[in-house]
Amino acid sequence: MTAVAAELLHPPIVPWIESKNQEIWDKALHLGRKVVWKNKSVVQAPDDEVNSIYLIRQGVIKVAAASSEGLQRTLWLMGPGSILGEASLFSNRRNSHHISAMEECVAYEFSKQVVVGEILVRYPDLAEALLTNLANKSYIMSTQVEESAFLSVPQRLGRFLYGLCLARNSRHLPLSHAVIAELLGLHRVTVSNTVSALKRTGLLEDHTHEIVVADINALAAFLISDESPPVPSFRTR
DNA sequence: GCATTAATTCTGT
DNA sequence: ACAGAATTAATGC
Repeated sequence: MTAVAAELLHPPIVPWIESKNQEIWDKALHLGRKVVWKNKSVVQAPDDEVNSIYLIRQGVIKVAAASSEGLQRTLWLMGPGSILGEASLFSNRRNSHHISAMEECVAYEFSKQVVVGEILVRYPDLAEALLTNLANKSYIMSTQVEESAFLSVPQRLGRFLYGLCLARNSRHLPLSHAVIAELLGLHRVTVSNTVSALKRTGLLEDHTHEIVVADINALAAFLISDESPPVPSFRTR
């Protein structure tokens, strides 16, 4: 049966960082300061100084590389339980990304002083959470390079959707094609076409404005089948 | 608070 | 690039 497929396929790494057990931070929240970001507001701009990290508790933010011409390539999305700014803080660099809120967000800001003097010293589990977060970012970037180099578009999209389903424990993914395209470095139309193709094969259900995976195990089976794309009627450049 | 209308965003070709 | 659908924001009552 298809249940076997899920066992053969390692959970894909997806450019979306989220942590299920953000309660571990509860004991340290008093060391931080609560901040709220409005939908679409800019959290950090390139060249901003970073003197603190942020624990995201609600909402989703987008971290993107931006060219001087205004082009954007999303690097990853961050949801509740993820940590922003630790990379630049520990590398003593200015922020280099364009970071913005995709919805109303609540976060807690911890100063560098608090991180180094309190969190790292007193809370080993939080220190580990920081490392996990950093490691995730590292794997996300290498995985994206690998997949864009070696996999077909349907495979890349499929892995993304599959990984997201596993990470979020849901077959329903409220993402627009445009957001997915920016995340995977694809053209928006390519995503639309591929989504349609996957719908035709029955792997995705036919809803608009949200992507619904019909059968997660069937998707896993498709991903390991390593066959040519289900609908080779279009090509990506 | 509720119903319309105007704007903006999303999809599918 | 465009058209139609779907969302969301704005306005008037």
